[in-house]
Amino acid sequence: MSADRKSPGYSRSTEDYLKAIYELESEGSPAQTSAIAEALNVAPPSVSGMVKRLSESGLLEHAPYRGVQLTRAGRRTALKMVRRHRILETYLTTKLGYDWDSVHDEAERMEHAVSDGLIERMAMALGYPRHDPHGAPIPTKDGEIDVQEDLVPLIDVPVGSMAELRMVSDRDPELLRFMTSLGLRVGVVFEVIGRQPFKGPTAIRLVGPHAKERDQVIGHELAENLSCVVLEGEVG
Amino acid sequence: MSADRKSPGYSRSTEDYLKAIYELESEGSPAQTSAIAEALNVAPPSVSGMVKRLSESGLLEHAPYRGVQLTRAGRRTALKMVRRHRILETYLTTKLGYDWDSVHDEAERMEHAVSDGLIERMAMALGYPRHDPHGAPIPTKDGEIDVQEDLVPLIDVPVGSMAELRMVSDRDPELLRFMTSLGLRVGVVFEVIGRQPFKGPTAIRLVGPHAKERDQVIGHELAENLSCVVLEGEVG
DNA sequence: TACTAAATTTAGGCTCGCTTAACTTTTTAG
DNA sequence: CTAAAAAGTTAAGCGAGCCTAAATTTAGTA
Repeated sequence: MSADRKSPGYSRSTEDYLKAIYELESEGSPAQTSAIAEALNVAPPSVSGMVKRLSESGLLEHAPYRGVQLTRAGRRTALKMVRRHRILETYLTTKLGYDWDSVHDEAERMEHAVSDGLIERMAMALGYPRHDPHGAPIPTKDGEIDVQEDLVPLIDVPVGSMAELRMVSDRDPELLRFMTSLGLRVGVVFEVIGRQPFKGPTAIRLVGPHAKERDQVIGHELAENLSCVVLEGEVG
Repeated sequence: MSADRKSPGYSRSTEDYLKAIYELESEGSPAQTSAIAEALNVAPPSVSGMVKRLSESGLLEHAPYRGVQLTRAGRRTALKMVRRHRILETYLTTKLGYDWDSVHDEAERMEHAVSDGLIERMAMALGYPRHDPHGAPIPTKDGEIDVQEDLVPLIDVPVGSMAELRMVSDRDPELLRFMTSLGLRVGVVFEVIGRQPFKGPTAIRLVGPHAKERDQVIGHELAENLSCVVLEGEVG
């Protein structure tokens, strides 16, 4: 039955590099050495070395001094890691009572250890979810992922618009806890009622019986991190 | 809350060595280099090298040419790994539909990746089980483990006795699948109705509506691996 | 266009954990 | 009791992945 050899068997580091490069690429532009180094918390020369090995393995293309791009094979593995990460996060919150601010680190370690079969069993137990607890889309088993069109950061949602919070990075637990304390979670609908210039705060009014406070003031940095869809009102 | 740094942070190899040494020690006698090497599938000199590092870290005592013994600290970590392994196996079978023959490898990889907190959540979700799916006792969080007194291999259960199957190693999936096909699982009660000499088979009669066949013939090697309690009859 | 600052790569070196080959100690058999 | 076999250790070395320091390329600006 489950001939489930953890497949090609890339190293933990390889998997981390591919996932990080994928995530940098999806923010547009080829991934730069320094950006990869920062994402993985290693020194830039470590990246140069690893990039050489990865491109020799056919997982990415390296234009020296110019950055790297995943090959088809590299992207496939990267998306597998993204799928694992997001399924794991969803499983931990849904089935084991984790809060959304504490799943990232756990998933980050587990994603390298579990088999494809376990991920599929978890996905099945969850009813094949499309999004993780932070609203990020979960790639399918064959590496297809929803492109999240028309998602804009809250800082770019025009004053006067209605919007829905759709996604937030899973990387900063403090930010996520703070969001919880404001009653901000994925799916929340609100109106943008004001914004101060010079990186000032955005004021929003939550719709429905969501939080203790219907009106909230969102600082610039937080607002940058909240991906929303504009529901109505003049779109910026 | 969960200040859950995966604690002292030993390497995957260190954890494997400690667990393997613990398991060898619990079969009596100090663990020998060659036995460790075989358990971990490495060459003997690799063990000598690692043993030096581990004893320098205070995790074990090394009497050169004589074998090693875990220190208190080494045993604590080993028992933590055993707990992780067995909780994971129990979780995978109980909550995710794994068969008892396919959990070992998965748990073997995951035990190095999960946090203490996740293990405790799983244990809680399972109602703090005392035994894993193969009947092996699960150490508590503080490293206490039931000593399984009066467990004898089926080969030593006298003909004419009633006995209960209590434990089987999780290491051989084929053996476990074969047991399933015979209707043999932990908790099954049977009478030993015959045994041939010269490593011949043991015949047993299952009690209750357990298997298709009430009478089974168990080969020598399988019978060596089945740990039982004798319920009545002359004890060997 | 030339020069400096920033980004990147190369050079050299480290640790961990593994290997094989050679040597030493212990055990066992005659 | 000794010699051969078995078990264990030491020696030498490899690859992965990391580091710092030095050299190189690119980019930006005077």
